[in-house]
Amino acid sequence: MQSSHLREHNLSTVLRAVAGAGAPVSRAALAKLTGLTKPTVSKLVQELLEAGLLVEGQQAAARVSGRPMIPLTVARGTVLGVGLEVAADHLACLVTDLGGRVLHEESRFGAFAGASVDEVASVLAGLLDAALSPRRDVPVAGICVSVPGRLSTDRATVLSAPNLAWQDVPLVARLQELPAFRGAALTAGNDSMLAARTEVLRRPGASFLFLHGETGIGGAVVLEGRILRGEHGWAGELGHVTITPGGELCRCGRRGCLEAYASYHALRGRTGLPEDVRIEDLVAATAERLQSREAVMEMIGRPLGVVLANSMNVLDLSTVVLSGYFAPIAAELEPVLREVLEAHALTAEVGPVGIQRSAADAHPALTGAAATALEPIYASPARWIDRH
Amino acid sequence: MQSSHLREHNLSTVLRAVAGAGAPVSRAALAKLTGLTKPTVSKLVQELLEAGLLVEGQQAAARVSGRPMIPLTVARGTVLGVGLEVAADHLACLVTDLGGRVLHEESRFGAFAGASVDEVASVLAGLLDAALSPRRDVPVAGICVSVPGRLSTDRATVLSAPNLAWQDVPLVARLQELPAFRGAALTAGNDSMLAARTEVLRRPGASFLFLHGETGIGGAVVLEGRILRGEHGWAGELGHVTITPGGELCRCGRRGCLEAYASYHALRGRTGLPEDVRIEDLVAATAERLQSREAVMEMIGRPLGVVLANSMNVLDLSTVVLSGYFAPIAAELEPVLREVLEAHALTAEVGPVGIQRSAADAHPALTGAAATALEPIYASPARWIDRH
DNA sequence: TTGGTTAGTTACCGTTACTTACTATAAGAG
DNA sequence: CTCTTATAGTAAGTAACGGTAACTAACCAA
Repeated sequence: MQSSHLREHNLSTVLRAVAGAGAPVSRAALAKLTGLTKPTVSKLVQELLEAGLLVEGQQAAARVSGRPMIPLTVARGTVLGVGLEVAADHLACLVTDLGGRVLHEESRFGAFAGASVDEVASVLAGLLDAALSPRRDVPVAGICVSVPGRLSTDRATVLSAPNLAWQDVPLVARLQELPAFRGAALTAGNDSMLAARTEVLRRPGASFLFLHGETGIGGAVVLEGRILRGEHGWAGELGHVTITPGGELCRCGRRGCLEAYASYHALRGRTGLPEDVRIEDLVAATAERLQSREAVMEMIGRPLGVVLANSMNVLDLSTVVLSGYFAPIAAELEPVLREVLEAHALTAEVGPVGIQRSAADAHPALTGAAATALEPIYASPARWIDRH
Repeated sequence: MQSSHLREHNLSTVLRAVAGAGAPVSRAALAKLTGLTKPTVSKLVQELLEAGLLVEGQQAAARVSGRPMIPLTVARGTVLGVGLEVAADHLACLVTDLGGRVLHEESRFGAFAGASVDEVASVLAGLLDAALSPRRDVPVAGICVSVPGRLSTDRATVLSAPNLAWQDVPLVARLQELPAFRGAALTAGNDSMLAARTEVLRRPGASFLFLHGETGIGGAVVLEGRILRGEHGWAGELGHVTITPGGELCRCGRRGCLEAYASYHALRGRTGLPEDVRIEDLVAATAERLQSREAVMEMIGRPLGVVLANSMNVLDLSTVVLSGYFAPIAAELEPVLREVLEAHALTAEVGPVGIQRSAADAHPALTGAAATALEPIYASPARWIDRH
């Protein structure tokens, strides 16, 4: 490792510390947070200020004795991160600045299940143009597209996205052909993993199992604030964990997957309700069929609990976060989940299992996508500075 | 990060590169391996030579034209790593040098299931004394004790070790009271995780799921050569993944654990054979009962395969390594495992699932323990040098 | 002997962060 | 109003680190 890497590392540390602090911080506070010395922090901050990644605020009155601090914040509107989202019922675009503040958000609703890549790509290009045209002079760090399906290892091709009826679709290549995307750093990402990233923004450094309901069932494994990718980038695919070998046929072609039992998709299939029924109504309808809400929670919660407990045992985690359509029914689901987890999770031996609801966010995957687009700046600020 | 950390990091990189090379290497080769420049490598090597962590060999004849290299190897016999092993039927001690070469190995066989900590501790102290007394002048990097059970997060207390009938045993504290252990850097470790570490020595940087049979069933999760610890250090506990909710009672008190179906312990319980029967004989006896060897493999392989497939899906791994008593029957088990894995593992979509047998090692946990004891030197050579 | 090739060293340089000491600006005590 | 104390931030000099360029060392082949 070279000395220049040291600088890169420390710039990154300082930038992340400012972003993660929540409130404006002083150079002195950063020194304490990062373990670096005051003069070093001053120099690093200077560099980040000149690059426009940080800004100094007005010197506020000191609450305690001593010289008042010069508050530092992540820059507003000097760099943009763009998140795009592809879902069966909508496409969306979100533009944020480095601090995650929303500058622009637009959704286009419609039936995109079965739509061709080109249709989707052209709508996304339109959304992107509308978002960026009033901001032509502001550099874009990157663009990340959330996709409800499994991606190739290079994150360029959608291998399968059952909700969209997509298979082996070269999404990134198609987008890059369009003028709107020309020259941009473009990646795609799995919606569950991107939603997990949004959750990480709310719980920096935490470890948890993330369960995300979005028609099917997805998830993510978060270890100390880092989302596990795995060999192909498919880690956390909880929906295709086997519940019953040789059991019900799943959309993926396998048998006995969790998704075939405990997903919105599976419930809807049994009730025959329309495709866009709200999860609350779906649960209510199922409850009517089973003659009690508890029975619904049992039906969903038992298999879900076993999968969660088993995954938690393998990973040695003690917290699970429920997101997507599991969030609204999290409170009702909790008793069943807790019973199963207490019975099967090793972590129950040393303390209560954490069953938490995802921090509210209308479009977690979209937010996560924008954050992912900005990640290169946080990871290596010096490289970004050199190129601008 | 401070500049001294840079030196520490690079020293560590060079030391690991020499150790991992397998054969003696030149400074020039190290420069290529590590990405550092020749002068830098020379300086770092100089430091490691002076500390006695590396040694220069005889300048061998060059096989190609040019100046012959000065071969560098990890030092023999200047630093020691001690591994201890506690098992139901034996206690053992292994002393290696920094390169992992065995300098001393001794086992004491006996029935230690149900033995008190003090009994075990005093035998271990005897083994340790016998191992180290002829080497009083050589510094010991550390001592690591392998335990067949679950440890507390600080790795000092054995929370439960069913084979030993231990529960909440403060092993490390007890050992440290004995003069033999005075002043040594002492830790304990789970046997499966330590066995996995031995496997990592053979497959540097690999990712795999490690399944370890040792009376019960243990395991480990290895991600790019690093063993996942998890929140409490219990990651990879495959034996207590639930196969059948409400199923057979497991030794751990839960119901339906994999261990209750597919372990040596479970098989032995059904056949009524003595406690120390060889796995081969146990399988043969069970085969007689079921009237075919295939039936035995089905019985063990089905639940095992489902757990492996599910774990691999959550972690997105594509290789599983069979160790312990699963190693001798790996070839026979493979067809069943492969069938289940092909049916349920996502990774099967992009390539064959790797089912491998652990690289042969009589006492993998013991070897791993000694390697773990040496780890601090590899991780921060400068700190070691400063203190010696 | 000479040129080619690879290994390793030397001397010097630029970068990085640290140390020490300083200035700046406030609150509170007397 | 002044002095003390506390906190924020800066300036100048230093030490440590790795890189660069050019060198020497040791071998082979012709």
